[in-house]
Amino acid sequence: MSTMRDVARLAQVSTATVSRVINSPDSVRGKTRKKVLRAMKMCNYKYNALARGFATKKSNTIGLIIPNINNPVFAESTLGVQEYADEKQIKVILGNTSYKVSQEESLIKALRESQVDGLIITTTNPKGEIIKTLITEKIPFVLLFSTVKGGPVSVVGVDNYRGGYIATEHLISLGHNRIGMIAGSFSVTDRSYHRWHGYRQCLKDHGIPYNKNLLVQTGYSLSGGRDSIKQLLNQELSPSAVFCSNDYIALGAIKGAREAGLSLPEDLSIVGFDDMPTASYMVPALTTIRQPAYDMGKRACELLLQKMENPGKPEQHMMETKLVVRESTAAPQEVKTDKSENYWTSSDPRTNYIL
Amino acid sequence: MSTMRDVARLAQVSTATVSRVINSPDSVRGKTRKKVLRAMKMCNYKYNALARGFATKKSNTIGLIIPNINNPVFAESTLGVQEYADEKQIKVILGNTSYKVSQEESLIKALRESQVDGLIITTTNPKGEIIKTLITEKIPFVLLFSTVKGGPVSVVGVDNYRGGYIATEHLISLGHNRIGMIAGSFSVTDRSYHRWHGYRQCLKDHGIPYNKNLLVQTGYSLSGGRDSIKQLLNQELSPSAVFCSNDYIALGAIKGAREAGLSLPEDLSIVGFDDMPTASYMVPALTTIRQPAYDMGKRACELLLQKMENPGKPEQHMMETKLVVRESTAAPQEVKTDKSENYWTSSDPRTNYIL
DNA sequence: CCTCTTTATGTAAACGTTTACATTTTTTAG
DNA sequence: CTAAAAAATGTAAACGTTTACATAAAGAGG
Repeated sequence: MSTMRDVARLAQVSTATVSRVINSPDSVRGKTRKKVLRAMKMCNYKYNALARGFATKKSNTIGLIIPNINNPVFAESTLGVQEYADEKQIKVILGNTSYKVSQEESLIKALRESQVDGLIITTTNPKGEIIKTLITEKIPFVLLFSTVKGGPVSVVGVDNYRGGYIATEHLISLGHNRIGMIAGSFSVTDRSYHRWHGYRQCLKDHGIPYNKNLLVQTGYSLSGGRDSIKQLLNQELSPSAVFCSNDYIALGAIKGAREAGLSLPEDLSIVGFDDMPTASYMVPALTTIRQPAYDMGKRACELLLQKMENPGKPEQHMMETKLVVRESTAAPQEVKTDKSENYWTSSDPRTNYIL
Repeated sequence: MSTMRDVARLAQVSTATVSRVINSPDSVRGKTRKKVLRAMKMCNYKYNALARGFATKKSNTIGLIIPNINNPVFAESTLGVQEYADEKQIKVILGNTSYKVSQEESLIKALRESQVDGLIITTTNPKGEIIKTLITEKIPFVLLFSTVKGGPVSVVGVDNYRGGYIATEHLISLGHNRIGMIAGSFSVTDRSYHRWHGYRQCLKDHGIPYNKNLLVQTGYSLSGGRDSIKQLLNQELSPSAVFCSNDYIALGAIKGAREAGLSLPEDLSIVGFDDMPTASYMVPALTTIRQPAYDMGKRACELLLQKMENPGKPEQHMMETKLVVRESTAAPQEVKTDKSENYWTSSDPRTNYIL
């Protein structure tokens, strides 16, 4: 491999000039520029960005940390940051934590050693030491899908509380009053915790008593949703509607419900959260709370790059969340408006399925 | 930020010794090692992997190029390479081509400039110049999901021809004889081209005449599948079964078919290709040709690292493909063969659902 | 206690750029 | 045509490691 020195020698100029034709071509006379360009061709010169990074202390690389690339919503946000980064000639190193804090930690360490210029983190550990360290050491970073609203960190997120609230409200407006929730484990991430808060508050605001048996926490996986719905359905008073704290879980839940013999949305309404790309392709098409994952990724990247140039104040970008009604929700079969009637004594033949 | 020199000064040793306690601790006496370690703590030393990469000409980074991270099968394979790389302390830079050759080209260029130690490419351009260049310039790389079977390149793939064949054979064995195919555009990738070949040969081997109107090529997207199925269904003699060249397209096709008023699998059988993680969660659960995407990613990474150490001969790893029968395929309603019996007169209670 | 071997440490160049500063060349204008 | 200003180019140090080689220290055997 030839270096700048080789090119310089061949073109009979200094390495500085070669560097200049690469980085600021206008600052060198047309004649010499051509000479250099020709020499570069001749010795098949390949630019070494790593050496540049070393010299300038900028790697033009950022790290992107997500819990699980298999969750379509993270794939979508990843695409957002990627495409923006690409536009700006920034490379992105991807890391998967599998929702493990230790993994998140070691990834951040490795990425910092690699001298990434910044970090975009969909964290599993929002209050953790890790983040604090990043702050005190002044590493540019932004938290994606973050729940933190104030504070000294840059963030792009969504109001999860509100999302949970409007999801629940939708269900209530349809006439449901036994509304369950399948949440990703609160100990793993606090996104679903906030969504649960919204859910709970909405119930309260509508005079529906909260029943803790109607909440189940599970892993952020397809099978998590599938197992959990069965657990919910096995209760004596099973829910007529369930809010799942993400679409991926909802997909599992729908599968589980069908396996239990229910047909949706007649026997059970499901609302998800995310609006992943396939949500409208599901059967039934999923009613969900949309968060603009692609744009969020893009925004996060934009914010980060800007922050890298010019640290400035931390910025919080809270994106709009909105209810997308599709086919997975409907009015419950028997609306129990007045308290006199007992839901479970209903003679609906479908109750057979609930076992 | 403190450097090795700072540490060395503080510990009153040479930088070489500091380097040694990091890279081969056993080669330095316990006493000095401790001294150095203490000094590292004291000045909060952070290792600079970029400088190391510069000095050693190894970045400990590989590039992973895929067409579209949103396709779950690529996400899954990405996870495979990631986790293996992680184990070996290798960072992976991810690039999306959106199935554009030009993008693939520029990504490869950028990654090479960044001095990645190797490349894993799910290419959109299998015979292209790009690959040839990589060979002549001796860049370690492996092609993932590649169709090339022989030749001078390392590869992990699957026999796409055979996959297409067994998918079609399944449909034929069910009694179908008007079998369509929705293929990803042949000009974009040749994976679906090979699958189509298998499909076509299978038809031929079973005495079913090939009808070119039953093939539609489309984009590798959900909407591609959805639009294409409608096109197929609008024909005078529409197919009773369709082979989709991947699950992502199949998901779109199922949606389209439902929108056209069909119920699956009674009115139309669909078989996909990939077995993406959500395939068994779809409704109907997708019958498909499984390729072990995670393992393929892992294998590709393993192969690459090994190749990086020791170039050696190119290796071809062809993984097993297998038919996974689920719910999206069934016998056609009226069997077109001359056999006297008509399927749809069967008293199978399931037909109740077909409305 | 001395020599020989082994083990631990130090020295200094190298990796391929960038860049502040110095120097040369070109341009401008009188 | 010349001096001053402006533009182009050159010089050389710096970035933070690694590593071949040289040197010094420690251990072994007599």
